[in-house]
Amino acid sequence: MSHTVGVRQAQKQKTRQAFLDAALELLEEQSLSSLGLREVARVVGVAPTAFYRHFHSTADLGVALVDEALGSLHPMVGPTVSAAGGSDERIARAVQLIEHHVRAHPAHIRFIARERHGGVQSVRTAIRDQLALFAAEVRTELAKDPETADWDDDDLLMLAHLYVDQMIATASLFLEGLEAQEAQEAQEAQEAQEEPDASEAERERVTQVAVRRLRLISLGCRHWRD
Amino acid sequence: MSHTVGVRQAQKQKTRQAFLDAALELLEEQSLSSLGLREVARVVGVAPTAFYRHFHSTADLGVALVDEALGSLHPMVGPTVSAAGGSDERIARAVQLIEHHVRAHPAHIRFIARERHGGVQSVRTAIRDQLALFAAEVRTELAKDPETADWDDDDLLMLAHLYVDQMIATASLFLEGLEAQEAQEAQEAQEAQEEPDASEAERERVTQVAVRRLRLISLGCRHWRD
DNA sequence: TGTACATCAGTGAACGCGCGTTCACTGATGTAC
DNA sequence: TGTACATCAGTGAACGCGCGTTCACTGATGTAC
Repeated sequence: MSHTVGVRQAQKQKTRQAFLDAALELLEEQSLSSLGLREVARVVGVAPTAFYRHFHSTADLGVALVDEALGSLHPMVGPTVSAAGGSDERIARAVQLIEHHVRAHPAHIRFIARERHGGVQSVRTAIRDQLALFAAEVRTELAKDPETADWDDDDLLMLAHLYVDQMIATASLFLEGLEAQEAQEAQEAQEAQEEPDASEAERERVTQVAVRRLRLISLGCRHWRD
Repeated sequence: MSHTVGVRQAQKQKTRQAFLDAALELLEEQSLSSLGLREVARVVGVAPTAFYRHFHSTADLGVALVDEALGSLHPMVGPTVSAAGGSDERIARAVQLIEHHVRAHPAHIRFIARERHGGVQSVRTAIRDQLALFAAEVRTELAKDPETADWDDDDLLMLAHLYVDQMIATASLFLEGLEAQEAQEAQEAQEAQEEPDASEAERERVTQVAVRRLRLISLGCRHWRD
């Protein structure tokens, strides 16, 4: 048999993943356009030249990160848009799913939000194309929804893009809350636990804002054809 | 008299402005976190060390750019939100004002969109604070509007932030169109004028999308209190 | 108005440092027979 | 199974370069009398 081919390839994949992870870590406090291959290799713990065995450049690595970050989001589209139940429950569920995803993959969300308008052309293009794919999927879901089933294709796509934008904006708000929470916890040493639920309150505030934004949009949909 | 004090100060202001302009130019194809003070000084045409007479660091320069870019936008808030006429005319007028501003200050718009979620903490904070000020102004305008006059303060602020986000998203779309147009014009040498109105059609498409988004939100507002 | 001194925006040399990229290499893994 | 050769992920030295920052400086502008 020939499936023993794997040992070398598996190790290579592992190193490649280590580069992606290290880059994502470093990108928490800088942009892709200032990320150096030497610093990434340093975090991974390999020689700088090993980088070239996996990527042409940091821009190339950035495109790979786009696939990783947005690929994991595709399974979420269906459940989020077409969740069962009345509108308010659907909205609450969608916001909850977004919050959960941000907690699970904060660095991915930060990367997409940052590089969507960032300084590296090829990465901006990759993100734009992936988000257009998302919007197309959302449109397909909306076409099944009784509320919007009879809309123009143009109008459906407009609404789908609006939802995608809202998803990113909401995720970004949750991320800010998460960062504020971490910053607060970093000061736990000198201070007694001053306000243990401050970040919980912030989390709730973001949830409420996101829910009301979606409710407003949903209301607009209901009267679009009036 | 003592208003002759100006010659030295005026020259200093001029150089400072040259630094801001040069930075904005360089930031068209990179992020602030990779901007070097030496390259900015090179574009200005002064010694690298002159930089320190005006800014502590490139992050400091970035905060100054935030003030310049968003300061020029404040006068637009009133006319945009409270334009006279029915809802559809108001929306058309607002989108037109945004497009005009993007054409007049493309680099400012790009800078704000890019650094809003960019890699430099102090600049992100400066932008967030300025946008919160905008939202507060928009809320004040909305409170005067018969459509939304009886809303909760929380709901008004939520709507105001939604409008500010839409303003930036729309400006960003117009900017992409502008860049595509420039990229096309850069190829004019070898090609005959293939499609002279392609970018005009794109401009129209962006306008239509922005108008419909705002119309949907406006519809939602009208039925918010149902 | 003229002179003598103070201020300070911009200079230019010098520094140590980390960068991206090249190249010939090593040695474990894979393949052919 | 054993041997001889090929592949190729990761190495480490070397390179030239631009970076941020320091420092003592210059000379036009500002001020005091």
